Amino acid sequence: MDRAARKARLAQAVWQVIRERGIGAVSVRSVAEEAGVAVGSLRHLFPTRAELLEFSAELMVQRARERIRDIPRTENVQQYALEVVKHLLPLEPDSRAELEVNIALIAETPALPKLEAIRDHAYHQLGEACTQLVGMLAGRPRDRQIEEEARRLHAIIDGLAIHLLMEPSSQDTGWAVAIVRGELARIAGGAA
Amino acid sequence: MDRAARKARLAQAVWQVIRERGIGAVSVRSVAEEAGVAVGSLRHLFPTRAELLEFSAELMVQRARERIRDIPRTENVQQYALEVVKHLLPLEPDSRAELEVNIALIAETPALPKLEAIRDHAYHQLGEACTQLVGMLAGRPRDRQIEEEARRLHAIIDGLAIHLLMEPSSQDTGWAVAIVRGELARIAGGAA
DNA sequence: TTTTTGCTAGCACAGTCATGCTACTAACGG
DNA sequence: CCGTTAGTAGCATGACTGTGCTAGCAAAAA
Repeated sequence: MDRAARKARLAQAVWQVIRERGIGAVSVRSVAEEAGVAVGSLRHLFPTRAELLEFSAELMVQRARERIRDIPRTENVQQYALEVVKHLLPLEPDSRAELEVNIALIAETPALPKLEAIRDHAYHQLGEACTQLVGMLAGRPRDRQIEEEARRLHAIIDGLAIHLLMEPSSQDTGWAVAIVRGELARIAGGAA
Repeated sequence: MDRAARKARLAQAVWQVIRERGIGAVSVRSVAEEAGVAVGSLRHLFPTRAELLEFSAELMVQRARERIRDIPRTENVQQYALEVVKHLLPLEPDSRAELEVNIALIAETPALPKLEAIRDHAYHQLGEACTQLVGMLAGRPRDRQIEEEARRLHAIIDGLAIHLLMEPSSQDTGWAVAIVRGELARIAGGAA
């Protein structure tokens, strides 16, 4: 049963519409057309518009989570951490699109309360990941200072992500990576 | 002529609708009702929906700019800088609403291209403000390192802003201010 | 074979949308 | 006094919306 695949295909059509015409243009009709199916077919998988958007949001989070999880661990902790953070920033067209969609969905939260839970979950997972990263870098178990450093790293990541999104995608992105690299080095050696 | 005041009143109705029901619920009808005027009256001030949203966005940016500009300069540079940053974070209901509206407007950019210019302008102004702040803190003219520090500060501010928005507004916000304070102190004394 | 099931397709309805348009009121300049 | 102007109000139109509903179609199950 490739039901899941068909649902994923429709979710991708949702993302496409959001990126091209904004969240306001997402309707069962526009998404069905983008995916090349009839409205009836779409509504067989997603009876309501809300379910369509919720699934799309969840799938996006899941994809990102898997992408991060599949990064191979290298012996050099700093390099591994840098690789993880690079996958959290919108450096590639894919991850860029992901963030655009993410922001659009956050903006629609007042109209779709279930999105709030999805976003909160993703947010806390990312926070947890930052804490573990900082713990690995500092080479000691979690304590109060590590948690503050993690919050700070988390903020830098999200801030840089937004700034990268503002710049045209063609622009140089080295400055952002440089900041991250410096931050990671500071965390790794900074406690001393 | 209180034409400007009436336009501002309508812009506030736009923000209200965005916060309560999401950007998707913003229509000439919903805004007019929220403001307690007839659709025809609204359309006398703003002939099209796009003009209404563009004005609302610009007014919001302008309000924020004025709020920052009116912060009194204290002799202690670090304290002044902290005060500025605190006004850039969604710590009060007003600034919180501002950020919510901001995100919603960014999300609608694909549908309203003019919003992109407004947002870019605000973004660069904030970047410039960060550079000046860092320059003041470091006590030396602008150079490459100062610009990198400024970018980092800018990222931390925007990242923290988002994180504060995620937490319920009632939550403790001291941790965010603590991070900012540490960052400012590091910049001021850190070059050594 | 007949029946059930998963899916596709689309019609119909009631509602909302932006916007063009006219009509009405009131203030102000001549 | 009249004409002009700004503002208020609302009607009409054509398009788009989500969703309930029926109907067809093909494969699997009975």
